[in-house]
Amino acid sequence: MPRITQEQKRINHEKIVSAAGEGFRRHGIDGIGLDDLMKAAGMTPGGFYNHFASKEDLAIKVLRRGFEDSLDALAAIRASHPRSARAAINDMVDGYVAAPHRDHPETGCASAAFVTDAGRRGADAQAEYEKGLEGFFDAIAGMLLDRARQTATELSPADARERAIGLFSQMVGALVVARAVVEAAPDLSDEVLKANRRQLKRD
Amino acid sequence: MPRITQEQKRINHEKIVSAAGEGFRRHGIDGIGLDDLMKAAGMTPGGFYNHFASKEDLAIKVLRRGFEDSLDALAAIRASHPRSARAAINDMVDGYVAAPHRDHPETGCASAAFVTDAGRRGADAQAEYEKGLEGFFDAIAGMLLDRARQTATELSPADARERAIGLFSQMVGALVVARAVVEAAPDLSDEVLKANRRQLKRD
DNA sequence: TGTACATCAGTGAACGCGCGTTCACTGATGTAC
DNA sequence: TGTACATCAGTGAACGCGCGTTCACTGATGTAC
Repeated sequence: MPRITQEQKRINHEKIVSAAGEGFRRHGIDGIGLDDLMKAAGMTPGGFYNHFASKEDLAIKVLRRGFEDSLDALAAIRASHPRSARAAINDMVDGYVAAPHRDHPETGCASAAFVTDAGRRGADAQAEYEKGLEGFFDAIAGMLLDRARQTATELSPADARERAIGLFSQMVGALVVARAVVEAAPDLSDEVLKANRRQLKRD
Repeated sequence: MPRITQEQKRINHEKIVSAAGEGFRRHGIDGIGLDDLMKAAGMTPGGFYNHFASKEDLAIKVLRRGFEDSLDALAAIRASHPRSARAAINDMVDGYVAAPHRDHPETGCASAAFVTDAGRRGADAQAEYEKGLEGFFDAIAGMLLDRARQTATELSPADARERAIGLFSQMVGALVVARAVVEAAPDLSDEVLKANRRQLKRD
């Protein structure tokens, strides 16, 4: 059967990144093996090293891809409310701090899924996480500045950034805490989401 | 050398729980093996099963112990400010959302250290996490109610609980996000802590 | 209080297993002429 | 355009390793008398 078209190789590469994106998010980077990942990508384990130098290399690429996707999604939310940054922010919060997002980590925010992994995983992974985090902070601060402008409220860029950091931290915290108890205590998990949504939209 | 005193067995049991508390927090439950844990506790691996039915059993006991310790610490903070719940809350935030806590996960909050592990680990671990979480929510809601009373502010128990949930979620989020980048971007990590501290004490 | 013996906590080697990684092999692709 | 061959992506078995767990063994403890 081999060898394969260059185009097919690119597609296979994507399949691995995609399967790893889901597997890593759901089970943790150490929680799923390359055999299972390659099987999910429709291939046998041996081919892995034609695409990546190591599992760690793949993990970092998954992190990068995850943040890119999230920032694209955030830009789309912003673009869908060109006149009202307030509506965009509310959409973001309602989509992020929500049961469907909680229940589908495999397609959800990389920042939340890998927040503990990144801390334990050393400087390369953290550097990738940092880039993504700065992207989030910039995008959210931009939305807060837009909202202030649209509502004729005073807000310095420094204050907007500080608020963006707090807002994003709370969104991540709400999501991961809700996930931590969802199987054993779904009602409490829902309550965590609801309480945080209300507070996040109040400010 | 064996056999050992009953008292010595109790002490050894404590040593394992304690070593696992640190090891699991630092490396994740799947990130450190029983051999290393038993070595850290000053014993050889074989003795482990005289104390625990499995690694999972130990993990759940570590979770329970961790939450007990945290709630004791919280009670101590409360008790140290008998006249001012505001001061107690500020102490809590300043101690939790802080560089020393960020830099020493091995002795820090179980809720933050295990938040992602619990979500991936099934109902038993989540049930233990839930109990601890309710303890936090109750304690913090109590502090908010005390503060409201002391400052003659209206606050219903339901609103206090909602605020407690949001406050705790943000504290956890701030800490885990700060940890996620501390090696690669210590300045950004500090900024995350500071921004969240300020917002948490504003409300 | 003293003796005889059953108990059982800790030892350290061994078990099977799944992991990340390597490798000889295959055969269609891509290229040189 | 057609032919000859080097390339290399995927296969699947194998590697060494560390994991969670088991077990025969040891010998001091705890107990029965």
